[in-house]
Amino acid sequence: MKTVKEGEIRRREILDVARELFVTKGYDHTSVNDILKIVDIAKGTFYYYFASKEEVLEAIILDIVEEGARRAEIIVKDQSIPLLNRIMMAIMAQTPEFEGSEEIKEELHKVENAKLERLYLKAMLKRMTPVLQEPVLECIKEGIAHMEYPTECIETILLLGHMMFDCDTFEWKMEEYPQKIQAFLCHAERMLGTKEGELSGFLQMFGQMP
Amino acid sequence: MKTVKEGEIRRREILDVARELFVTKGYDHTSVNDILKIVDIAKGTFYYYFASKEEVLEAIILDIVEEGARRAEIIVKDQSIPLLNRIMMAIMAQTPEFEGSEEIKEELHKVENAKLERLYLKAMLKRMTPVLQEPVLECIKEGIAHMEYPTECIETILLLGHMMFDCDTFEWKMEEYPQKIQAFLCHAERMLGTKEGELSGFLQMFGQMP
DNA sequence: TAGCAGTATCGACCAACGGTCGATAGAAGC
DNA sequence: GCTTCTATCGACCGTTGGTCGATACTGCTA
Repeated sequence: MKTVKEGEIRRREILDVARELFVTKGYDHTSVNDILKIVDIAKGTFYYYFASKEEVLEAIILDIVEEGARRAEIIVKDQSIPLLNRIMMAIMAQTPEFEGSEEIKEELHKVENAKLERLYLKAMLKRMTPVLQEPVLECIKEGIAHMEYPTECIETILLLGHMMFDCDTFEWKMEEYPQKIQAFLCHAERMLGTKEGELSGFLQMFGQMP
Repeated sequence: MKTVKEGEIRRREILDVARELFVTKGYDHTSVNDILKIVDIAKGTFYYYFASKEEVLEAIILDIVEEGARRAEIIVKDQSIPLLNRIMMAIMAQTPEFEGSEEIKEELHKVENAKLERLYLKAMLKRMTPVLQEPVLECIKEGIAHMEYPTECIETILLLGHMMFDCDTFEWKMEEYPQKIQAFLCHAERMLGTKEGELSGFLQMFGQMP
């Protein structure tokens, strides 16, 4: 039997199902057939919309990055929040965990997903660095922060935030997190060249961690 | 025809060939058959020594990490080098590029190798953090460095060094490198809490970069 | 030297995978 | 009712990672 749908809708269906599967089972361990079964289409249909399994992965990553960047852009524009806070909040808003289910949170960063991770990180850094450029420069102008390499500082803090809290790089235990977060904030302060302790209030923002 | 070799020798043969292939072609794009052809053994032999292709990958990563750690341990013990320099040299000695052919250097960090990368990073951090613990604590005692979170500082600088210079995370152009290295050194100084410019002499150590 | 035991080797075989392609059903326009 | 175009189908393909029973080689014992 054949059910016909408008192109963009089918595409989204495939993307949504694939995203769920890639994230929960891992990219490698999700077969095209797995996706096919759930979306309930034939192989030909899948390859009518995407040239390869990898192309689907790339499209999904662009989606995720774009969602994060949009959250960040809203935060950065919000004049009601102190400037430095906006920057840190925008960085933290990248953590895809902030929305979405708890299972995703747990499964997202296994070794199986290394490829997804890697592509995500590259795309996120590219997209986000310009977003944070302006507020950081303003921080410097206002004397809240002092640094010689603003672009690199943003890149570094974004990278650190991701590696430390999104990907379980260090395999920390639950009880180590408070200390690790404080260390992260301390390092961020030093790199940004803010007053000492300026960022310490962000500790609570992390809430309960993975 | 059947050529019999002692177990450990066969194992090493497989490991060496696999390492070369994984690094140049990528883990995903290297088939077990590729390895078989070069080592000139049958499939059964391969699976006699390793339970899976992935187990080979893990063994290779342990090798690479161990090599780096040994280089670091030698450097750290070398009293003829100033303390702070030893620390930075040990970190830089992790870059597998420092030895091995140029082709490897170019191919090592493509997206295809995300899995290798990811496993490497985790293992390297675990192995290297204790190695640097002692000299960093000594730095603090001697007043060369000032920090509240020495362990986390080591972890962070190791991570940054790897992500920035080993994996092409940011996709920098050739001409951007000097600036990026200076920024890295500046951030390391600030995190370690050394005198400003203390590490700037390391710029030249990076030599020509990928 | 004959026999034996243990180990290293072999390659045919398997299910599952990502991907291809020609056939065709359904909707839209004339 | 005919044509056109697009979305859909599923049989098929080569390759992959992995299994397994058969067997050749080695070193030991009698």
